[in-house]
Amino acid sequence: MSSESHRPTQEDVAREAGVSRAVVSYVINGRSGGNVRISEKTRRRVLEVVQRLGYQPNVNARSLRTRRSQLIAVMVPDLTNPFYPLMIRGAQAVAQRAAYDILVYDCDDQPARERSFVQAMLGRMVDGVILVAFHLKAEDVSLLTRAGIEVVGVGGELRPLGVDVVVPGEREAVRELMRHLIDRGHRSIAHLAGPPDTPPGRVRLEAYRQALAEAGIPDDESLVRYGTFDREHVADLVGSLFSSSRHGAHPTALFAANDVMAIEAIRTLARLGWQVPADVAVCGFDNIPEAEVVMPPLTTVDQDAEAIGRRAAELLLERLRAEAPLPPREVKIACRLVLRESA
Amino acid sequence: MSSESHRPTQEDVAREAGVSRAVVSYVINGRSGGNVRISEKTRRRVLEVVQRLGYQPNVNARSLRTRRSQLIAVMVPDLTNPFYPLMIRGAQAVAQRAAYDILVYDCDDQPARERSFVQAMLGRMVDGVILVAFHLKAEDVSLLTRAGIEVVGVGGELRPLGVDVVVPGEREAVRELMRHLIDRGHRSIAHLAGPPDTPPGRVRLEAYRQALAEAGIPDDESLVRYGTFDREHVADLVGSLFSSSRHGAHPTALFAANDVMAIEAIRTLARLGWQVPADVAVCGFDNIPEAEVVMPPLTTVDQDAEAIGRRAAELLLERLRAEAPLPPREVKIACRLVLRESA
DNA sequence: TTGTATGCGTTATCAC
DNA sequence: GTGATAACGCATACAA
Repeated sequence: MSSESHRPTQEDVAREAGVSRAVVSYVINGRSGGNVRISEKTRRRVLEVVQRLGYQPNVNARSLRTRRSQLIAVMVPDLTNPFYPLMIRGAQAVAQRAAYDILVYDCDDQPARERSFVQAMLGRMVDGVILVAFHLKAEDVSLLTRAGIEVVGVGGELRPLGVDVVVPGEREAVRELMRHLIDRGHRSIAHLAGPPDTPPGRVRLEAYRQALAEAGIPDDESLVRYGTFDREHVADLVGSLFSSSRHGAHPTALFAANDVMAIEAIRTLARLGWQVPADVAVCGFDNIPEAEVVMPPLTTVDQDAEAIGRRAAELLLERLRAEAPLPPREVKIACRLVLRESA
Repeated sequence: MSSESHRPTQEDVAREAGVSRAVVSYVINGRSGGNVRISEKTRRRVLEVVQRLGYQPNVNARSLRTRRSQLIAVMVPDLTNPFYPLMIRGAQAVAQRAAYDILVYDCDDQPARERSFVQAMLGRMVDGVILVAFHLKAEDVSLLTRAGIEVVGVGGELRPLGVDVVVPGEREAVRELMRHLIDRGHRSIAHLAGPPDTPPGRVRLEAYRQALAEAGIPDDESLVRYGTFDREHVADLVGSLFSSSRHGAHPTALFAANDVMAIEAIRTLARLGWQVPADVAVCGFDNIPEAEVVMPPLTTVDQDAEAIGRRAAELLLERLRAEAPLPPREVKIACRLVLRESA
């Protein structure tokens, strides 16, 4: 029992084992290569002392020396969005195996934080970063890459910046969803779109239009309403699509750009006296927990956040292990259609 | 523009400013105390060079020297439980202001991970830890404290271990909830309990009993059913309480130990032909997102996870700043009754 | 008021 | 094979 909280160092181990500090370092790091060979007997003795003393390397000293912090930062727009905890879990599962710890930066939907967190990452000297950022400029990201920090982006926004990206197959998923509706006979399908100045809003709208075109259904701009990804305005928008005066010719299906809007739409429709899915089929996007509980349960799309996190971490680790610089890569993670009762 | 990614050091700043390295260090750290005073003129010049060169301290070197990593670890049982992201957000808000970064460890409900993460924290030499752990033994925690790592626990489990704890006012909240039911005339209130070997399960059951006693309602053990905090068995348990054969004298209210069980109970009751809240009032605990969406919306209890995270981080920072050891403290965070339509 | 010197614990380069 | 020894970048007691 050592006096005080004196954590044993390589020095202590070396003394106890009767070898030099360098030998301990070699044994610890399994430095079998090079012109240095440690005898099996010595190796064992050192390891035994390491055990006995409970020696643990000092990460700070190691980092100072190797310029590797064994730290990965994950920056997300909104930690309370259930997508991100899952993504983080996926990333952590991969990182943990390679002895990396995960630093979480939650922007809480405040754009200014993205930049200030970039500064924090720089200061913390993380080895790599998984970024989900909507407001970062190319120069912010290049701050990271120039500092030798590897960057992987999640979502298409960062693609133009020349970093690895992991993107969910949103287009394909919307296509599949629309096909499902069309197969069930729907021809008049409305869309509750997200803000067209956000990438997801734009992508989902485009994919919606494309799916209609593929099915030979003429584009009808009057079936599209623009919302804000939250509950606000949904009641009005749905009202304008399904006002009772239009009971004659109304859309028979509604595709909302996310589940929050879809759920609010279902409630609004119920208030207006429409049956879902009998009168109107409704589907969303994201597969949030509420989607399973709403009545009727919501047909939607699951992005497999965990897989996205895993792949992002894998790309990052590959880069961290790579000798030479790698070209920017793009990985697409397929979404999964979740068929429930609402459509 | 420096060649390569050579990050400027204090040495560079000193050379550029025509002073010694020590002066730079003093200026950076605002060492106004002690017997060292830096002239305002020098100070300004150094700061100017710092700006110009974009100097940022090397955290690893600093940590090696100061034995402070400026890192706080947060360990949670299950990151996909919406309670924890909120708690982390609260902790981060506080930590960020004091220049601490947050390391997240998600146990994914695997008890074994708790101990392995303790090892990770030890190795990472974090300054402090916020623990939400159900399976940690006293010796695991003392591993941390003996290493000089400050520990704050969330939930009552860690109280016996002599560390600071932040606990939600569950008892008071259950009492309030029960009072609400009793005030509305309910006398036969059933309880869907959690596993009695878990602290929350036990606490909520005890508080339920106590509330009945306070109201002078005789204890009726036949009104209590033990579940598992998830959907499993809920249908059977509710069935046994509200089988149609008992339509005569049935409980008029049901308090479930958490929202997941409460929501499943509502659905089961609907299937059995009971109206909520007309025939049976139902309430839960936790205020998960689904609680707002289920029909009827669920009356429940919100634990204010963000406040819990904030307070935990505050306690931690106080300890980290303290000169002398502090006695173990306990902070209770009041829960908030969320009255909706189900009760 | 400023500069010098030392050590924090590792890794890695050399001679031996 | 092994053992000194020099960085890594910073903070600080102490000398000037």
